[in-house]
Amino acid sequence: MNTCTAFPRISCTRSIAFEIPPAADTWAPKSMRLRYAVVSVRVRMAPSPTGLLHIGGVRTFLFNWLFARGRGGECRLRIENTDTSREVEESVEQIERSLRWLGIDWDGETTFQLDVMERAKGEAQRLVAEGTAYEDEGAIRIRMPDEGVTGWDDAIKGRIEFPNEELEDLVLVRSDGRPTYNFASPLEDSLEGITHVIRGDDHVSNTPKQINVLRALGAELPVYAHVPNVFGEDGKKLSKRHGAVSVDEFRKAGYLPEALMNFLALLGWAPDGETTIMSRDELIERFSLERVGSSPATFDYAKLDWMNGVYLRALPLEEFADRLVAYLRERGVDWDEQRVRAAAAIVQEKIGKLSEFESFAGFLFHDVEPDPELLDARILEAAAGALERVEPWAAAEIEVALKALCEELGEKPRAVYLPIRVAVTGSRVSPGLYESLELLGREESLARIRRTTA
RNA sequence: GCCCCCAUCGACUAGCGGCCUAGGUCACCACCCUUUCAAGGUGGCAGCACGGGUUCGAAUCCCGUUGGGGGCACCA
Repeated sequence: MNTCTAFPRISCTRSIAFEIPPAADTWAPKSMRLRYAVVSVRVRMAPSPTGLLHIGGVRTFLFNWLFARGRGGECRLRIENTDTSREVEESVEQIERSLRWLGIDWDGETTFQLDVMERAKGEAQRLVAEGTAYEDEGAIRIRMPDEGVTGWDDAIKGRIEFPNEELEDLVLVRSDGRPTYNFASPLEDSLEGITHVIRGDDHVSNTPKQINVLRALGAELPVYAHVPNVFGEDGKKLSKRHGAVSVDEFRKAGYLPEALMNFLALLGWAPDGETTIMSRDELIERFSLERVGSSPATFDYAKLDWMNGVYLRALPLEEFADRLVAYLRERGVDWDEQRVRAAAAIVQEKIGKLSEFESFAGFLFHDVEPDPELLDARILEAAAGALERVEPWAAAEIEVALKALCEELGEKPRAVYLPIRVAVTGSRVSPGLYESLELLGREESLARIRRTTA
């Protein structure tokens, strides 16, 4: 246990990691440039354990993580809980699972705001003894300055100042003895030696309060960086109405974690005006707070879909198949694995999300119900005849046979292929016809075609 | 109501006083390729919220207006 230099009066479990070479972090508001000499970096992700992890919050965590990882710093996970119910426990597991799935990790054990409860009470008592805080109907309040301004140089938004007359004497400890968020949170930041508090925009108005708490405590101030909100398409807060909002939902919807991470990173941040597809390592390497924009961003599901498709197509076939198998298993689909792997090859170019596999290749795993309107008995009978003679039963040979059939019938390929496709796959949209037929097998293919003409 | 923040194509953004008749990506439209749908290729549509300044020169700096968001708890 050594004494934290950043917090002389309170000893903390570990000092800031000085072994890491000093790095200079520049912050540049529109009008001026300041330079922070940062010895090392320690950030924290601080979700509330309220159900599923919201994508807006995840984006904030991602910025924390990218920032820390990009400069050899530490990234901690702290749960801002005020109770320890069963729900909280489950919620924490959920949060950790979501973060891991996305590829965001953290250093050390997950901590809890509640851990600091006793410490907070003691500190509050000390402030009362010092006269900077006082008791009020059983609660402890801190005296806020009522003249001048409290301000800071936000690493994203630039200089922000609040008139002190707006600040009320904040409750530090409730009459039931529990510390409030605006006391526990900065206290814990301080105890942990957090150097950069990177959090949502909605905390801007808490910052002057917390700065004053920290000052009263005699603690050093962290650098604050407030990242703008993420909205839904209607400019309102992102909610279920807009589609998937929790990490879990994106996972279920068949998005790849690396695609989601790439997309999220680009919401409010851009390395330049050109680059869009970036690997995890590249994101880490290029991320900087100074390039985080200060205006809110809208979550564009269409762009995410596009990006996910880019990642899906870029996967080596075998890995694509692995992901598909894992995804289907998770979803409780018990289709034959070997067949899924075989089908993977013919759908990779076609789907934008793993979830689309089921509708795209489902015909290989279960019977279909073709729309009679789209069938054509004359063509299907002829097709059955032609396919019967194909030898061997492989895509290339099937192609030759079907092209010959078009000649024979004097029809355009699209006129001939549509009914066959519908009869066999049950849909007008499917993987390539020749490959689909090959995979389905001669017997089943012919059976499906004949059934429609019977 | 008070305080704080924000403002470039429909969306994400580049732009830090001249390189901008504003660039990239998604979406959209057209064409090409093609067995469908995609993917891919080519081209196109589309934007500096408004009004005042400052300056030889403003998307870029300043002020105001309007619009949007956040906050004003013994919630986090």
